[in-house]
Amino acid sequence: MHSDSIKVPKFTLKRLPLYYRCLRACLDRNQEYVSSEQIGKAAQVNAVQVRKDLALFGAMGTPGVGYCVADLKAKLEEVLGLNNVNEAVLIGVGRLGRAIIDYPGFERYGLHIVALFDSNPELIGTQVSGRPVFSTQEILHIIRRLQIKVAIITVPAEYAQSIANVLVEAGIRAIWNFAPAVIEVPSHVVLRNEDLAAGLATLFHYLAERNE
Amino acid sequence: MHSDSIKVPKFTLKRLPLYYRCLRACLDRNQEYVSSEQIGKAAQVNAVQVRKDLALFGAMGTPGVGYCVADLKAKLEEVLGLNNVNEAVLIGVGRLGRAIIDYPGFERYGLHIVALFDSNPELIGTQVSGRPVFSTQEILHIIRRLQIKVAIITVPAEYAQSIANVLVEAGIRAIWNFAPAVIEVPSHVVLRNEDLAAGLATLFHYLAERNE
DNA sequence: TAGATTGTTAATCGATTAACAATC
DNA sequence: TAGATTGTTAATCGATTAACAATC
Repeated sequence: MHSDSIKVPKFTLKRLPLYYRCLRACLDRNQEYVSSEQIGKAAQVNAVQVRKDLALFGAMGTPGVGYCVADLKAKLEEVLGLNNVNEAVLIGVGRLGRAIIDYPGFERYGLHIVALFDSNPELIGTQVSGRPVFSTQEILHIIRRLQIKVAIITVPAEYAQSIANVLVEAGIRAIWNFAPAVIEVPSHVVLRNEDLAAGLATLFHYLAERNE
Repeated sequence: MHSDSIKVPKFTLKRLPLYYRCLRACLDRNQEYVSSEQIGKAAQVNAVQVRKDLALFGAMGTPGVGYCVADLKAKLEEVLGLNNVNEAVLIGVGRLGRAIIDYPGFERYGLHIVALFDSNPELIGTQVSGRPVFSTQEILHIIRRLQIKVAIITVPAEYAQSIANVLVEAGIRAIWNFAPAVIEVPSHVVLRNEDLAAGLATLFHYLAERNE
């Protein structure tokens, strides 16, 4: 049931969420049509690039007018798979974990976090933002029973790899690692190592450039 | 005093932090030498790519042996400017803000968050993780006095743009926006719109691909 | 019609990969 | 010496930009 007959290039895929955000903002303003120029400005991308990206899955723009916001938004939701629900678990209910649980946008992207895990006895058995917290001892058992395929790691760096190992054993197919540590998994598991600090390098670089 | 005689390509710059992370891990294991193969595996990048990236700023590898971990780490710190201290403020002391204040790695990257701002009267005047919280009313005044150039936005989406406007007025030169909203700033200000949910699109895409 | 903006082709640019000699 | 791994050149690949006719 995947609408993946369309092969979306890697870089286009990274830009689409930015376009989507812009469309949501347009809708909030009751704007009916939007130009590639405007989308590009919001996404910090060239307008031609925007049109080309959109053309990949049957662009529906009107010359002289632009794109119908509602139509384009619906189309993007389809391509990005925002209508598919993916259940996920999150391991590590610290500050970062809590921030992610409540980050507005994850739910919107179809990511339902259904269970949390932590090693802190004070948290186990409680609810955080409406989700039950289980012991990390139970990861294997619970994930297998619930047949969850996506996991988010927000534990301290030193535990990230061993948690990942357990997750893989439990049958997890995709891991999103926010812990500030490099982890490795077997090739059949999709891994995304998110490094929040990495963006800093880019930011500082451009800042230094502007000051020259 | 910028060592920017070396022009680092955009994509290389994005990979360097990942290499750096790997080097730190090697050092923790007391590993003396590391191969481009190993770095590449950790960073999910081709080994040739790694060597080419490193060669850009005078590679120091030894054929048949690899790179000296300590030397390479020091070199990367120089290129990434991790030794320069950048003072910053953070606006929005919610879950996300707190997570970022304490995220291990920001300090390591030379980002010192020196002041916080929030509109919640209960927080104003208190300290969070050792930083004073000021009223958002005082942004203009305080940033100008402290001559801060970098700001991190972690307020709810609907306030992001108006906060950004004030920051620009206060003389901020670089904005790192974690609020789930697109914001726009004058061209003399460096802007990075971070979309935590954007990574999800990539993750789901690969996941769907594997399942075909 | 005139102005705006799209869709697309061709040209450019830069990133990635392949191949291999050089070196420890 | 044999094996491992680097550094670099050349070839490929894909992304970005420029140009412009087509369309509303």
